[in-house]
Amino acid sequence: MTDVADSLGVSPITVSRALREPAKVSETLRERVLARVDEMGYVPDLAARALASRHSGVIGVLAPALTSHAHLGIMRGIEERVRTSDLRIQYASSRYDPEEECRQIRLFLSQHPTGILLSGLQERDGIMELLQRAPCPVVQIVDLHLTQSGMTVGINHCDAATAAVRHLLACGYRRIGLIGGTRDVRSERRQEGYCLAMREAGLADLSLVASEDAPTSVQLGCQLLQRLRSQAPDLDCVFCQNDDLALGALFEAQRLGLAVPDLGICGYNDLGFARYSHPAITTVRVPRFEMGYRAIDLLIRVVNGERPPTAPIDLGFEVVERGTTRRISG
Amino acid sequence: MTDVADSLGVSPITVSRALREPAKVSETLRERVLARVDEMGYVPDLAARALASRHSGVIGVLAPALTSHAHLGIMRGIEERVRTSDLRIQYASSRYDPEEECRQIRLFLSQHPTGILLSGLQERDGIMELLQRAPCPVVQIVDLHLTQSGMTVGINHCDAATAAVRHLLACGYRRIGLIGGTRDVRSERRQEGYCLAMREAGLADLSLVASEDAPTSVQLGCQLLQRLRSQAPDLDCVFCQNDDLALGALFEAQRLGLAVPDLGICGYNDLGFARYSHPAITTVRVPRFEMGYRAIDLLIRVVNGERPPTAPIDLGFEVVERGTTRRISG
DNA sequence: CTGTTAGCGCTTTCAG
DNA sequence: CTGAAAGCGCTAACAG
Repeated sequence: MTDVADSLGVSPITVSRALREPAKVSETLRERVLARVDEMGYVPDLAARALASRHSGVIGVLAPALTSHAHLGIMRGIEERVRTSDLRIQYASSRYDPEEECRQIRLFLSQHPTGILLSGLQERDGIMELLQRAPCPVVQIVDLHLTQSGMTVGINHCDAATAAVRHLLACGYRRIGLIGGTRDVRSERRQEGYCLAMREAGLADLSLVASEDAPTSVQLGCQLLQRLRSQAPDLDCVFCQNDDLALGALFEAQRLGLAVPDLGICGYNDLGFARYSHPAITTVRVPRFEMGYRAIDLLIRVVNGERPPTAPIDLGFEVVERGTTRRISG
Repeated sequence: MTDVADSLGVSPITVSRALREPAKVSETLRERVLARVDEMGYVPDLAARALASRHSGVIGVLAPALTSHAHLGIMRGIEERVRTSDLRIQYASSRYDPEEECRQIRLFLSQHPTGILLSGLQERDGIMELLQRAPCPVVQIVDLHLTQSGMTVGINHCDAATAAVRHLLACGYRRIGLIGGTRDVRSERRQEGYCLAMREAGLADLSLVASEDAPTSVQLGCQLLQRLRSQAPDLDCVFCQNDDLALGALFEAQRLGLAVPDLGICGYNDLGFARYSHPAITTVRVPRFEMGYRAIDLLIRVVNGERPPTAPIDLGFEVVERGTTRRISG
């Protein structure tokens, strides 16, 4: 930078300003500076900038798993919103481990992040204080329930699951099973919602639940449908914690010669393929893209001085009725 | 850091060393330092560290799309390898735009990256010189063909496609169509491979190709099978640029009442679900996880002073025969 | 609109 | 094994 400044006979700060705050430098000078910058192939040093300005331009995003389908939708929203800003994202994964979560947040904090986005936090003790003292805005993508603090975006997964199961009950299913993969805050809440609706109907039964500590996948859906049928041979419907499980259950049902929707299948998330399978999968639409988009948007607004909202942002859900469940009869 | 040092009556450099190079500090002193660091809640400033040491601990990863299924597998490998190192990853997407690619590489370069990983580079002019002068190792995940430079990991997509289509021909299919989404270097090469095999068999026909500038998806697979059948009513097999397209084609075929594998369907990548659909999808296994893992591994080794390999690393592929294609008759 | 001064928090280099 | 001096490249704050 000094080289550029010297070669132009101006001071470094002018070059710095021409690059970052064009409005504060006269037009002619600015053009000369920018031209020379190009010519000399000068590349600003972001570490130095971060050190001097305590502002790295990096938003840290932490999620239990980066490579899950659930995170993929959120990530699309994040990338879309961040694209038109000059911020960069640094993703990290906690692999469902609260200790690791803590470590990663500390790591973010070491970098003067411009903002932090936490998805599905597990809240090991002490973590909230850490975040309270964070020198940057923090937004969480969460399950919305009573005890919220800070800025949050999300939906109420418990309500969503309850709504879905009530719908299945209205379709006439009675022995409704639940299958799921690795637990996190959100899937726990969905299970709660399922139990609630089943208890409400007087149909709760532990043998109707099967889960495995593994990422959800089509494969797992196949396996868990099998397991559920051996636990509960009179099973007449499966509520799946995710659409890929539902797809697996669908394939397995077809393989076993079970007629769908006599055996009902309901997914969760409304991933892209759910609408296009044969038959199409009944599911709960969750606005994952919007979650990512809104969360980053919120972060950017607050960084730019807007007043943070006081209430959690509820993005809502919708039960989408398709071919893997019977139509409501009455 | 100064606070920690003062409170212990040592110099800051000792604290710095205790943290980074434990071997260079006496054990008792090191322990006292680490204890005090914990106690005072000291968090190192990575920007300052990066500035002073010209080494940020960040590996930049650039891909055409971060949220594609193809990248997901690579990302899993990346995350797995990086997990046990103290490096962090910063992902960026070029959205298939060579200009953007260039911008993002510049952005990485501004950050004293420890390494750069480029997946499916498009090579706008000038980009190779930029990389040649990069002050850090650069690894590319690429389609392997003749003109390679620098460290590369990948497979030969053209060969893979050719092998797959030859297999389909051996199964007795003749009117084999191709469907695909947004083009990038790798999918172009697969198309080449397809054309090669079809020409070789004297069966090439432009009406057998359908693609759309959109991310591959189940939905797109449905649409493109329809389009292909209107372009070529006597179609007897589809080679799909990706497994999600294949899944879409499978669903669409079922919807239309077409018998599979009388209509053959072949995917690409061997995504997780391909083996578990009904029928299971014939596809080409591509070691995406290994690509990410090996690429980062290579980067880490070179950073640690190992000699870079001179030849590209070919991870190979495998045609996996399953239920959506007929068995080879002769 | 432009420049001067000072220093961000850490590490490198060179001495002890 | 520990320390002192110097500076990484940039920007904030203030002055002109």
